[in-house]
Amino acid sequence: MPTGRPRDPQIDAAVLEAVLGVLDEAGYARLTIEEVARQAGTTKPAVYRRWPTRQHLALAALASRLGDSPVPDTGCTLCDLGEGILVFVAAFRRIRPGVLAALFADCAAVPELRDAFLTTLFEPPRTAVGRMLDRAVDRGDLRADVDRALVLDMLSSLVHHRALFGPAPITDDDVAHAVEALMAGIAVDYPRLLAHSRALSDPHHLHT
Amino acid sequence: MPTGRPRDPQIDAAVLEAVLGVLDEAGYARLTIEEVARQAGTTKPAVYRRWPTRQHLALAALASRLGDSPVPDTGCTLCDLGEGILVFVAAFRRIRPGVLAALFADCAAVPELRDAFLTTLFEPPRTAVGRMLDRAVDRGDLRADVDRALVLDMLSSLVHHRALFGPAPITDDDVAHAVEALMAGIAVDYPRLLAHSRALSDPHHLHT
Amino acid sequence: MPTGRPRDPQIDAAVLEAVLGVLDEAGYARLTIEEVARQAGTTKPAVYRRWPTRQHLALAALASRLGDSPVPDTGCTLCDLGEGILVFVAAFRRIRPGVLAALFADCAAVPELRDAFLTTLFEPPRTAVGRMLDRAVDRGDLRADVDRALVLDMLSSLVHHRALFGPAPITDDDVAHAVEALMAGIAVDYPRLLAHSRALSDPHHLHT
Amino acid sequence: MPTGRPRDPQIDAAVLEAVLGVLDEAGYARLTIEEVARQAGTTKPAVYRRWPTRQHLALAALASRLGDSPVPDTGCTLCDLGEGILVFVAAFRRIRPGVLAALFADCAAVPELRDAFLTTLFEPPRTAVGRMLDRAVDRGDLRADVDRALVLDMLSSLVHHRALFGPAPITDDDVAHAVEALMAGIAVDYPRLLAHSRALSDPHHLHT
DNA sequence: TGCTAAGCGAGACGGTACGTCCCGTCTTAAT
DNA sequence: ATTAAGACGGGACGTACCGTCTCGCTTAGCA
Repeated sequence: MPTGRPRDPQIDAAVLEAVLGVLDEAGYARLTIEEVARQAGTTKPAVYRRWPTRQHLALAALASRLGDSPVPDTGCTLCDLGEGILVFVAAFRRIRPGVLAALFADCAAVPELRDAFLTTLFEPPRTAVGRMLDRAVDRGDLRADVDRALVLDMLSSLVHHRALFGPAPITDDDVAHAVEALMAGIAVDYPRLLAHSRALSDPHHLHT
Repeated sequence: MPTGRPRDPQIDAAVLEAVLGVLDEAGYARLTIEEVARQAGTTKPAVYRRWPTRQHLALAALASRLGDSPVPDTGCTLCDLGEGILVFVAAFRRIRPGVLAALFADCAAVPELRDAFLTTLFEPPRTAVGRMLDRAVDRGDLRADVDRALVLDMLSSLVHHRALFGPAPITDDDVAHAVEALMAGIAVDYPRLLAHSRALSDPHHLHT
Repeated sequence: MPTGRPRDPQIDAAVLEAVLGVLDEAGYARLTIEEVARQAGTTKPAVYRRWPTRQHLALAALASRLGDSPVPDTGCTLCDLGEGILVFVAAFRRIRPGVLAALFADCAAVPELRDAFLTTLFEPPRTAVGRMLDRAVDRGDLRADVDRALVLDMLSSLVHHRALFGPAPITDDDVAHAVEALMAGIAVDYPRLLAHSRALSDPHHLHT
Repeated sequence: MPTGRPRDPQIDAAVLEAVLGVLDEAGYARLTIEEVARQAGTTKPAVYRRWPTRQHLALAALASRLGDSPVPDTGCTLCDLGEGILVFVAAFRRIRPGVLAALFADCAAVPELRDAFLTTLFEPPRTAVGRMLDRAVDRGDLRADVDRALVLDMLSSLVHHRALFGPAPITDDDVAHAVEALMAGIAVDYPRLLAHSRALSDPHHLHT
């Protein structure tokens, strides 16, 4: 049972907010405990008591921003995949370019941090899209022998790659094209899927 | 016409070697000019004369490691793509995980560095694979209306993603699967390509 | 009321010791903050926090070596002068030749440092011998009209000169001879002083 | 027989002049080969070809300034000593305070430089005054058993000490007082000397 | 109510690495 | 062979900021 003076919860919130402010305005390289403490109106030891390193701090702050992604389930495999991917594309767009790469690089060497990074920031949308693929297999839209993990990687890596290294984040059209090209290779009956998608969403933007 | 004492080329080599040593053993975060100079048996000013920042230094060192990739051209589209990608997969495998991400994050904000990074480290294999796609279109293996840039992104991002964030670098089998799934969606006559590939390489490892 | 982490007194001592080590073994020209920090097992900022310049550092270290000189007071003017001078001669002998000259040269241009040098290193023995001269006047051993400051300069400059520029530091005999020659010119009754001195100290070494 | 392009003697002169300029205006600590070369309108290698070190350079420059001191010989021991000392006092007054001390400190560790320093800068006036003392002994003005080297040291050290460490260089009156106090202790018949001196120089300034 | 233990703001600490200055040397092309 | 010119290899500089520690005070829960 903890004795002594309890921690001031306002400091927790103020620090996380300050971290997001620094990351958005200056990037991960400028994320110093000293600056965070200053912007949060507190002191370095108060921060260090809560998060042992800059990495933990950044992870906690970014996790608090990227909330749960709603998973669309309309019955249209192509539509769901496209929309589902765009949901987490939108989430990543809210993080300043370079921040994720720098943070990951800083975490890569420490298994605990590496796992925390992946679990916190990369896993949720990946799981969501994975569930869509499962449903597509169940519906008979997708060949059952496809390596779902690989397909997930191909889709998410495209998003991440363009977010991290591209001249610009991926566009909605690019997502649609990519989904279509990939699905054409692994769907049971791609023309039917496409027709279904068009019937549902025309004159929506999500088609070739 | 350059006058004055010429630069000692041994120092150039020793510094680049020291940089690779530090990157391999300790990662980009531990790459300090002071440590590099110490390991190279020289001093900081000698390093600063050659490369103005840590970023330039790391770029030069990594570029010296990733030599030119030979582009296979056997006439078999599937084989060439698979082998060509594996060539630069192998190159990236020689770089400690996290190093590229950290370096890119450090370069992202400065256009000159960002361009240097992409040109030096990402462009060459991308160009090589792009040429393969062009040849495939010329041969009539690939539909002419595909967005080659997007296909390139899908392939290279998969490699990079697994190199950067994956629990392990991508395997040869995964590359083969990915190429096949993707080509199935965008080839003019995929079964013919597959048959050709098998005829050539059976009992090679590069097939489903 | 001082707040913050208190300074580690062991570092103070280690640094001063390291300074004396460098001065003794290599001289003032080799006294660099970096080397001192290295030998003291600490770092440059820790040194700079304590002493702002190399000059302050050297002054502090030398002052810590030259402790207070006890002032003899036996009633014998000749003996006291001779012994009193030898006390600080001995002190200067503990400093490597050239160190004082170089340090002073470095301090000469800055009044604060110049005063600190003189006050710390030259003043104490000078004051002590000055008190002896006062007592000698009080006792009627010395003519009251002599310029005490000039006499002090003649004695101390002899010591310093030989310490700084001589082929060897001044000897005890030289001190005795110099005191006798000078006192012969300014004493009220020199033969009496000499007789008194011999009566006291025979067969001591302090006589012609 | 020297072949090749002959050395430009104007560079020798320009360099020495530049050295004196730097020493007078900035002191020994600021005497760098680079600055000397710049002020002399030449380059560093041209300086290094002529004088191997900064010490040699400073010695040569100062020696070129301190010309031969004329030795007065009027027959009046007190007058000659006083005037003779003032001659080299005047010479030292032309050198910025601290320069000699710093230079000596820099030379002290190398026997060759140390000897060059003493021979070039300190010996000439000392020899001159030494000759005066010899004449005084010959004339019967001075006791033959005095240690001439010690007397020389007492006089010259007084001058040097005040030049180096005093709040002001020694005054003419101080020199007179010091000579008189010292001679009173070692002359054969001091009152006679004093009378002779006054007879010659009254109402000159050189007496008590 | 008084004691104890932990959190708090404040700020100096020990230390790493920085980027720069200027040293004395070396190389080149021309004289 | 010496010259002017200028870049080189290198030692040391003084600084910025890191993450840690110590302080004196404040704030609860336990006795």
